[in-house]
Amino acid sequence: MTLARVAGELGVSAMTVSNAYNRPDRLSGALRERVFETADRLGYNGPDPVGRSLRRQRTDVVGVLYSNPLSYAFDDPAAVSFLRGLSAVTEGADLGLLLVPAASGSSGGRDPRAAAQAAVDGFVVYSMSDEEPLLAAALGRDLPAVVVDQPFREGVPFVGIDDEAAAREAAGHLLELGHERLGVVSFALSPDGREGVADLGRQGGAAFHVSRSRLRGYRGAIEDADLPWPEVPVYECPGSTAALGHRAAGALLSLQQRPTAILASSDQLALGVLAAAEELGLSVPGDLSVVGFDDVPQGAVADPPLTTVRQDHDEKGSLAGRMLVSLLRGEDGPGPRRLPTRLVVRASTAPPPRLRAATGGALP
Amino acid sequence: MTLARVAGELGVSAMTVSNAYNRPDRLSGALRERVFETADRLGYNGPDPVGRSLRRQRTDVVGVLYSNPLSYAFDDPAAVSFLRGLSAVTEGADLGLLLVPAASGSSGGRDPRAAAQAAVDGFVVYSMSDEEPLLAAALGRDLPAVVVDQPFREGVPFVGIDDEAAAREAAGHLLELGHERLGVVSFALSPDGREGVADLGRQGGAAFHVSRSRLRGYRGAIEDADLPWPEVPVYECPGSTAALGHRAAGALLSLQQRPTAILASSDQLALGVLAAAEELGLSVPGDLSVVGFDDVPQGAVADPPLTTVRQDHDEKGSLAGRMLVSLLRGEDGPGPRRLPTRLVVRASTAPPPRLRAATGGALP
DNA sequence: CTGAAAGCGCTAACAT
DNA sequence: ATGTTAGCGCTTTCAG
Repeated sequence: MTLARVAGELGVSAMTVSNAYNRPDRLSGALRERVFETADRLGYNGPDPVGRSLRRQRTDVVGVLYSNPLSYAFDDPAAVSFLRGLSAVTEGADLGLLLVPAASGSSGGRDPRAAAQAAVDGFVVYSMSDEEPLLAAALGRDLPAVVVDQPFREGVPFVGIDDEAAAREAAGHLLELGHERLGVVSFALSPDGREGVADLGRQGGAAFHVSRSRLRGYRGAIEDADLPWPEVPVYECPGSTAALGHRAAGALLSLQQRPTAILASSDQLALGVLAAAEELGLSVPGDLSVVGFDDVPQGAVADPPLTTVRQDHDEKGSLAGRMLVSLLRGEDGPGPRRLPTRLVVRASTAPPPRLRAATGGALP
Repeated sequence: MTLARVAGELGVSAMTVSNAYNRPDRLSGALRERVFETADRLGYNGPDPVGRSLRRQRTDVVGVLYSNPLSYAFDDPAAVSFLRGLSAVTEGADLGLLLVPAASGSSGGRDPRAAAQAAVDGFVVYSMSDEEPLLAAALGRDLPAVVVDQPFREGVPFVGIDDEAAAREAAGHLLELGHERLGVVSFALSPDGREGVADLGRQGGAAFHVSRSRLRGYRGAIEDADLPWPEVPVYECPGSTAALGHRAAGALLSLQQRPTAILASSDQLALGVLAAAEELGLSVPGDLSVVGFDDVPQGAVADPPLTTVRQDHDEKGSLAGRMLVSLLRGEDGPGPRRLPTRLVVRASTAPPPRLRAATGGALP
């Protein structure tokens, strides 16, 4: 059933039917009623969205691009929180939110054709690596786009945090407590899915801006304390889940020189570290200190509650949404911005065992 | 930049360019290369998705309809889990997932026009009330649709659980422990946003199938135990959050006849009940037993761990996805189905105070 | 292997 | 207040 057939049935022009739906003011109320009545009778549901989009050159849909399979996003509390903030804004603006399917290819990256095939007015690019072909494909479409947690790209608005400074603060906290043997559990450095200890070369060549910056922050703080960065083991996880953090901690804690503290790139990973420590009979923070990143709710109620770097994912999503909406409307909106972070010290960090003994009980 | 202009530039027909993208086999490799090269040079990104959808009468997108503002879905662990299962299947089938924006109207329901305006090949209707105009609008479009957690509608495939039997089991557990004064914290009975104790009339007229069935299950078990259902206070919350559960418990626990056990329609609500009990200085399960519904991860690590009804939300989403995909492809797929549930007894339930005293210490 | 014709359903711009 | 014309960008069908 089409607009034209409803018009035919009624003996009016197609425009009149179209106007009944889109411009009530250009139509007598009576005729409008008759149009709807006829439409109802014929089972016409209003203008076809695709025809309308083609004609208006507008879909009223925002596309979300994610670096991993979509279902992973729903496993990550940080991503969920981001989507909540984003969806609140897009729904408020009456825009649909399209989760773009980009089945991962063999290279580990996601299928760049996905960007070309999405019927959207703009993109929110979330947590993607710098060289991902999908990112290039999306930006190449010359639609409004907002990039989240990425480095600045000429002309592309972005939202993020100062990852390097935040990481530096996290590491600084451990250093101040007196730790000298640190370990890092990082999420992916590149989309190739590799897991294991990453050498200096791989660290420097990291394609994920976020991972690279955090590593740089950890490194900066450690070198400022005159400790040798090359001796800090960096275990790379191809994702951000407790299971991967668990495995990483297993590897790090069985090293000859076992770290007394672990810096994790996310709370999910840190939660896995906590679980691994418990299994190994190590007490946290007695034998091992752990710092997370993100401040997701689960971290606050973990055992022990996690020291972490707080960032507001909800606000990140909301801000990205507001930026994109104003871009779509051609209005001025919020500009590129780095959101604040804050170190939240809870119970998963303490001085290293040696010092604690010295302070706690070993007086002359 | 359009397909036709690329064709013009190359001196071939539009069809040839179209085929380069869609039917590589109908084209010499050399020509195909030249087409892509020219496209690249002109900044053409491949066939426009909207034009293509209009012509093919297919969008390769599945729409998700939700009873509440979309952002609420991301607050509800059960919904998130459902979306994870669903998105894994749709992405596997190379379909986009469109979160349809249906800004809520004044009646509390959601805007039915949203369904008409979504450019999709089919719908997944999640957790919607029976009489929601949006539901009717969606089904009226005569697209393939799968309804989740809803009652059977002639010809519309559905996925759900046996809410009544599951609720009956939950209530039965409390009754077996010896509880005689129960209270219920239910989520919405109708989309009108009302909060407070619901009388029998409102209970019977509940527009949300899930709420109605669970109430019926609770009631059945209670009446089977020869206890008077009308004396069981049912507090209705217009959503499923810990904050609402907290408020509900506040009301229920300040009643003259304070319940010794509370049945909550979701773990989120139950978690709020736990918090309220703690604030009131009531020990759970010492002074108060609490049973949730859903078995979300937070329930298992709550203090005390929550007794609840387990259901597999992930599988629910996955099954709904598989049903819709096979419908879209015109293949046979899984049929309508009720997924299994199971009562998981943890530490939030115990015999009521009176009996515990009698059993515990007061022997002759 | 390549192309011509036709039309998917709609609405902007311009009449009347 | 209503109608006419044109064309958004693409691909199906059929012919070479």
